[in-house]
Amino acid sequence: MMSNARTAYHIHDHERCINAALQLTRDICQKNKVNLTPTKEQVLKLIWQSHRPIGAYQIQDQLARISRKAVAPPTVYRALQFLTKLGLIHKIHSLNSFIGCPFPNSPQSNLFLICEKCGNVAEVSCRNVDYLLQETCENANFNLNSKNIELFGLCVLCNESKSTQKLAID
Amino acid sequence: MMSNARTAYHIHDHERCINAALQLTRDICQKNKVNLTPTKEQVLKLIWQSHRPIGAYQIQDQLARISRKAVAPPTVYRALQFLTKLGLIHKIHSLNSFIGCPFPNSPQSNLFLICEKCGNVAEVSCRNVDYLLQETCENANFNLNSKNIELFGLCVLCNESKSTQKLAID
DNA sequence: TAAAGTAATGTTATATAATAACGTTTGGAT
DNA sequence: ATCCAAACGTTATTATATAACATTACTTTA
Repeated sequence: MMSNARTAYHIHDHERCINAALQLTRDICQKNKVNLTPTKEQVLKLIWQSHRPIGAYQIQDQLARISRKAVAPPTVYRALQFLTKLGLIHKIHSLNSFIGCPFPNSPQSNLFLICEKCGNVAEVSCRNVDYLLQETCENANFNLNSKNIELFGLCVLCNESKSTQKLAID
Repeated sequence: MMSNARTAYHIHDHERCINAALQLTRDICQKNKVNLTPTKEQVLKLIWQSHRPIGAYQIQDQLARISRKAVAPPTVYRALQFLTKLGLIHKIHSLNSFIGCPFPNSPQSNLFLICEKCGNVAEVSCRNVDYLLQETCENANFNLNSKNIELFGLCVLCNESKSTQKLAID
């Protein structure tokens, strides 16, 4: 089972997350012989600025501020499509927003654990879940191709702060 | 395990689906002491006209045609919200559309099996999946509240027709 | 029955999310 | 130097969803 729940929901050196994502991204782009342009890399960085998913129009705003010029939606959506195709980011459909993938090379598909309080999202990749869903689909004679699994609840910190009245980190 | 995959993906007496849904809906509304108004019931019927999810603006169009007067989005969204709260319909987030729930009384949450070819969606409710996801979340110290599980693939019929070159039913 | 209250619906406007279509730039290949 | 193709820019439009407030219709109570 792969999971980034340990880091995503705790105080951590987030620079390492960003750097790891960038490195993986460069590798994957090279391997796929596609061109990671500055805009696309910047969009990836913006998405990776936290473990909370970010909307396309938030990205647009921030991209415009950083580049000091107007940015239109297609610019953003092109980058999003590019990154999505490579498995580097995921769209959280129920939130209309995007999150960086911590292990884009994983063969399994992923569960998203969405904290309803702090908004942080962890990704979990679990063979057993895959097997069981595969089996469940087979029982229904359904030929499974892909999954989008969004789970809502409270992360460790928010769950604790709920009971002890501590403040949630932001 | 509850599932409506048998009916949803096969030729069947769909009137029975509709009537069952209507009956359940009336019961549930009565039990919850809420008022199923004609508009809301009509929206439910429109959603249940097939096993394919339908978008809010499609509902708007059809509602306008049936009632022979203009219908604005809020009318539709109010009905959708009403029905959703009671668990009578679900939103398929990745498709921005809505589908009737075949077993709104089920305590489990549901998997949606979305056929990428014919567009029909079956709902499956499975204790084992629930347990495993619960367990997986516990491992990540995540306090699970609710789920949105959307699975994409090919239903029996479309899978067969793919290989035998038959036409998919519409 | 009139007045008041409340649930439902209507209306207008706007917010938010996503894409289509086409033009322009840019950086190699020939 | 010319051509080509990828990336990006630009404009417009489509699709999805909600906010805010007005109106209607039904109910219940004085």
